[in-house]
Amino acid sequence: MTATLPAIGLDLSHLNAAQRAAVEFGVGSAAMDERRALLVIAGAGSGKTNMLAHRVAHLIAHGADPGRVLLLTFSRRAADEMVRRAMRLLAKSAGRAAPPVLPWAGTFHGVGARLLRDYAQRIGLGADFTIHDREDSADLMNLVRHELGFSARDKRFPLKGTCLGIYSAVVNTQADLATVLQATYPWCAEWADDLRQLFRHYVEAKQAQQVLDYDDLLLYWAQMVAEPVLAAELGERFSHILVDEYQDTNRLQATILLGLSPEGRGLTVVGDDAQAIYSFRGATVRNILDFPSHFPVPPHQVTLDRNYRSTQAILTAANAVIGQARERFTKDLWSERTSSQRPRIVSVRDEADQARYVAEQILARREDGIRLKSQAVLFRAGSHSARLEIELTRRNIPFVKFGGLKFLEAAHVKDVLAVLRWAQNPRDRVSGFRALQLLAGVGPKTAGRILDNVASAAPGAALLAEQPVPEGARAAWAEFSALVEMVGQSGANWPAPFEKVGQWYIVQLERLHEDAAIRQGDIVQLAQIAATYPSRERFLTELTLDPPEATSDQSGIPALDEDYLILSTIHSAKGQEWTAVSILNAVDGCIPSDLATGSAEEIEEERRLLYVAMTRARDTLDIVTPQRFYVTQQGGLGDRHLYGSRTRFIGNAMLPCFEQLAWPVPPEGQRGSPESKQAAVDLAQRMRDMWR
DNA sequence: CCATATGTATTTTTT
DNA sequence: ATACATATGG
Repeated sequence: MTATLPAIGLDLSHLNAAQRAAVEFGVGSAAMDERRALLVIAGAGSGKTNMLAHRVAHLIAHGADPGRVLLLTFSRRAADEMVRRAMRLLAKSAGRAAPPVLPWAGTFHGVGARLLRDYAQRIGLGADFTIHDREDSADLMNLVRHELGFSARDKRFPLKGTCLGIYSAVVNTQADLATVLQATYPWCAEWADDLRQLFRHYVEAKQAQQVLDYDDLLLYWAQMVAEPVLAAELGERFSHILVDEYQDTNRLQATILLGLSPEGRGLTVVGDDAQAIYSFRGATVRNILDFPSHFPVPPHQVTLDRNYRSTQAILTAANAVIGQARERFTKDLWSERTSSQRPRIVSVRDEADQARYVAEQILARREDGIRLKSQAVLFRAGSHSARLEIELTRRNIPFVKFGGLKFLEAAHVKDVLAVLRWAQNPRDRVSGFRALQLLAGVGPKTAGRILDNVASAAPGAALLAEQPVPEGARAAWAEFSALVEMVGQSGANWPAPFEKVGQWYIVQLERLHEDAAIRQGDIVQLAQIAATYPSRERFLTELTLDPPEATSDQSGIPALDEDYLILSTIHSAKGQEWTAVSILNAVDGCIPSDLATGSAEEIEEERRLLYVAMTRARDTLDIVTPQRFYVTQQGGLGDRHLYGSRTRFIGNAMLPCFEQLAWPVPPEGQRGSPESKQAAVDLAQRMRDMWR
């Protein structure tokens, strides 16, 4: 018996049965369904985003309060896209002229930051806390590491980044330090006691300075839902919780969800275990696999395995790759989109040829009417595209690069942000330490002394101007302290304070860096970004949680109406699709990365990474395998070439799924042998032997 | 105490 | 190529 939908209902007729089941589950149905969770296993390209957007819109159309819908996605961009689609659906359906927005849509970290600001007073946090990005956190860890004297051990103590990595892994996986050390950092196991001490002091330092790191945003949130009173309050706040990309959440995030909705009421999670690629960040595919076992009443489960994105030829190849996975729970994808064109494996001589081949193909496809924006080049690590970027620039092909982002990591950008952060939160030692040393004549010692004085002074006491600085720095200090006071006080007239800091910094730039002119361009760009935020606090918070995700050859991202090619790490390509996709360096050592071949689990994740890359393609997929590639400065004297072979994830048995070719096509005289591919392999072998 | 030079180890993916 | 630690000169 089918219930008639009310007049406000959405048009769901173009969804398939499984999508529709997921959209409608628990809405106006049996009472039990309203109480249990929904788990959607959604294969790549199965219309997952569309389904989620429909579900959000459907819930609202049936009376859910948009202010009580919590939508958790993997990136800010994904959240915006989802909200945009849901709102458009609502607007199209009858009855609502101006659909409301969804205030609680964003990443776990972003939502956590907002909740913590709301509850700051009640959980012993200052409302003005600053948020440290990974590098700031590592710097603070380093400060503590030095204070404790660990840097001067006779045997080398782990570096700051490693220490933070261990700390973060413990927090996010909710495992013992010993377990984490054994599993992920075996070479640091001997330092277990020192590390524990270091982490204790690190936590104390953060609290004294009113600073939170990324992990704290989740950790404090998780602690809040562990308190019955707060948990009830928070749980009440949201009637529906929808989580995207659940396969890439970690245990801490699962804990938060269970705390918010212990029985699974109103909870929807969507994911695909075949696309789990973030275990290095503490994510565990067990979250999605074990999801059903967490609830008294098992969740309803829906599987979406019809792919609307790719041709069957591409899916067949991708299924073959993921079919070799050791452990796997979703079914093969299928599509009705047929094509005679198989994905290609292209053998090229080296990275230079790889760049030339890809550039040539891109231009050829554009001649066929495929816009640059519908084409993407994907790679394992940010640096793998360097050669291609040069080639693209040479040929005047505009591009935007996602992932491996550099903008916020540039020293000069960090300098400016440090000044702003320190002005907002004078107790923030990492920012202050950096900002103070920008002054000529101020080094670590002077900076440290000033920070000590500030920390021990009563809050609000304006005493910066009187701080002791060396004689030579007097005049500069007067100017700088006035600037900081001004920025610290003026909350209202943003972005004027930024302008002041920028002007001040550009003067320092001349002294600090040779290439001041280039760096100045970035500061101007940062000013433009700053102007788009309503306040200093929002600017600083949101910039660390949601940094600009793309860089391009020109400074600034091309205007939206321009056509440009997409370059992206595979990780950053998650959830996206293009008509034509090229995958670079599909050779052992790059995919899988040499650095990730330690354990079987790591290898499996690299396999899924290739699967994710392949399933981004709609019509055309080129997998490029350079026979040799260049490694800079490895192991001593100069650079050298390494000889790669096709990635282990595409075994000989799978080759029928692909069309193989070599590029450039050998001259006429040397062609014609049916064994030409074989010849290329033999040649590579000979080259290898040269170095034996 | 600050700035600069030298030597050594490291090199993925990201909220 | 870059970051980090240590050594030396001003």
